[in-house]
Amino acid sequence: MKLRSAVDTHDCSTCPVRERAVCARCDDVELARLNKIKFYKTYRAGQSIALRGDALDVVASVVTGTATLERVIEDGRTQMVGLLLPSDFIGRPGRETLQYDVTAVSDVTLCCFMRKPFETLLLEVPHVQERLLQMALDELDAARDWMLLLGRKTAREKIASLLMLIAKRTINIDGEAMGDTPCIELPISRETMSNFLGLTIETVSRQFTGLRKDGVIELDGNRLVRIPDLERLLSESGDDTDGGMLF
Amino acid sequence: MKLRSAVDTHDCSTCPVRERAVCARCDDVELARLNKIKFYKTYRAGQSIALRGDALDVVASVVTGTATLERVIEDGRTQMVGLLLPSDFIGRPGRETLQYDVTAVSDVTLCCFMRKPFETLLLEVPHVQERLLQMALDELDAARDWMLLLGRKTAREKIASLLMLIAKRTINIDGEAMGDTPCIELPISRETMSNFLGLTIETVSRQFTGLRKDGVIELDGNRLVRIPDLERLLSESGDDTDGGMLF
DNA sequence: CGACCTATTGATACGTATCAACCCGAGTGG
DNA sequence: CCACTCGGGTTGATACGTATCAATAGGTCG
Repeated sequence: MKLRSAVDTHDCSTCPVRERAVCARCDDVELARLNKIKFYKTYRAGQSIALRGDALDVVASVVTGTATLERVIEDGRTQMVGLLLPSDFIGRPGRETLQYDVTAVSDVTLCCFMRKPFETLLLEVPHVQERLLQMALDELDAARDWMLLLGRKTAREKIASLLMLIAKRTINIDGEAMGDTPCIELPISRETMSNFLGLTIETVSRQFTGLRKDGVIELDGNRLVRIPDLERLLSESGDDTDGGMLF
Repeated sequence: MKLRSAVDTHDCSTCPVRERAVCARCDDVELARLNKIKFYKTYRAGQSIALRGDALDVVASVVTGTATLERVIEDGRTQMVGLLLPSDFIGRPGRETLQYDVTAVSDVTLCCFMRKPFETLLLEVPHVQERLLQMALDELDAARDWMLLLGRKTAREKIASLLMLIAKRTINIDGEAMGDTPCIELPISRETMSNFLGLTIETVSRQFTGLRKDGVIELDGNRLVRIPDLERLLSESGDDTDGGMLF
């Protein structure tokens, strides 16, 4: 696997998340300051990026790939508390140790900043702080929506919600790909899903077959899902049909 | 009931949350700017402060009292997604409508700011933005810890976790009240607890009796709980015995 | 080919929800 | 003063949903 081809120039002008990461609103001068304290780092799929309790020496933006944030109890119970996609931020200024386990689920490239200099920079470059605040508030909304899912939704609704979540992003990316039946590729395994949704892997599997038998979705292998009727799926998700996006 | 006695002077120097709210790091000049766009508002226990979908014309700090943030599905299922205590912030800059229902559970006093001027001020007064970022990140951590509780903990662990959460705050406030058995007063009803924990009111009740029969807690009326052995309660909560505070 | 990993399916156990009855203290009004 | 109601809380019987344990299927890789 070639990991570095996309981003190994370390050049912000070709960065795929330039418009959405913490640096989104920076001008050239501010970018230059960030450049002085940054470096890239890559991780293989499945590799641990950091563990709960680790010293938080760096903070980082996800440039490519997908990572997860999870809490684990001693007896093995695991709850995913965040899904980190390109442009998402890892770590928090003002904290010494990490609160969660961070794991790469696909190959991941991070744009890392030394924490201490980054904190100083935050105070002097308001554009970064401004963006970080927006991102934190967005994540807070997402976390709260997820609390509703975890606390009050049935297994079937949870699966439908997850599919809608992925569908919204994927289909938006495809732009005007309407007309043909929307098809999404699941970026995560059944086990990851179960940890995300607060279910067991068996229940996830059963709900997939249930939705398939009821004609809500069509399965093509383990990772490809076709959705003949998005409205139908939405109504299965238990969410209000109006606003209320999940992420 | 007298609502206004504590804070009706509108004077920041006597404000009970001056040290912890969004204005915590402001100097006198910055405070004066905030003062121009602020006003107080009070709500009665049980009263709705705002509903999901309402236009977000103001943002606010809780000065006194307790409020809840919750999401409700059409069929009535309710999940509390935040508990708002004095100094906590309501609303978010950059968003037009409210995402959650906000309800006063006790009498509540808010220090309100017009949203638009507040957003402008945010860009020009970095101390406010800095503080708001810290608060948002703290709430994000709290929300994520709560996700673990909702997704993976048993009913008994949920109740124990909630009691520990309240105990940590109350007992800290009492300072060095060690020696006598710690006693906490529940600020919320069984129903509110059930919405907080993703349970039904009956299950909450049963777990209370279960913990009582096992000697983990002692009940004195509906709201007073004595905790003879904090370590014991902690071990029932399913949390790591080390760091990992819930709020 | 066998080894292994992920996913599916089945049988059963267990925990929590649901529905219903009852309790209790606080108001309220006769 | 007592009867009544009302809201919050507890307790009980039962239903239902998801977890658990176990077996099987399909794919990939050595």
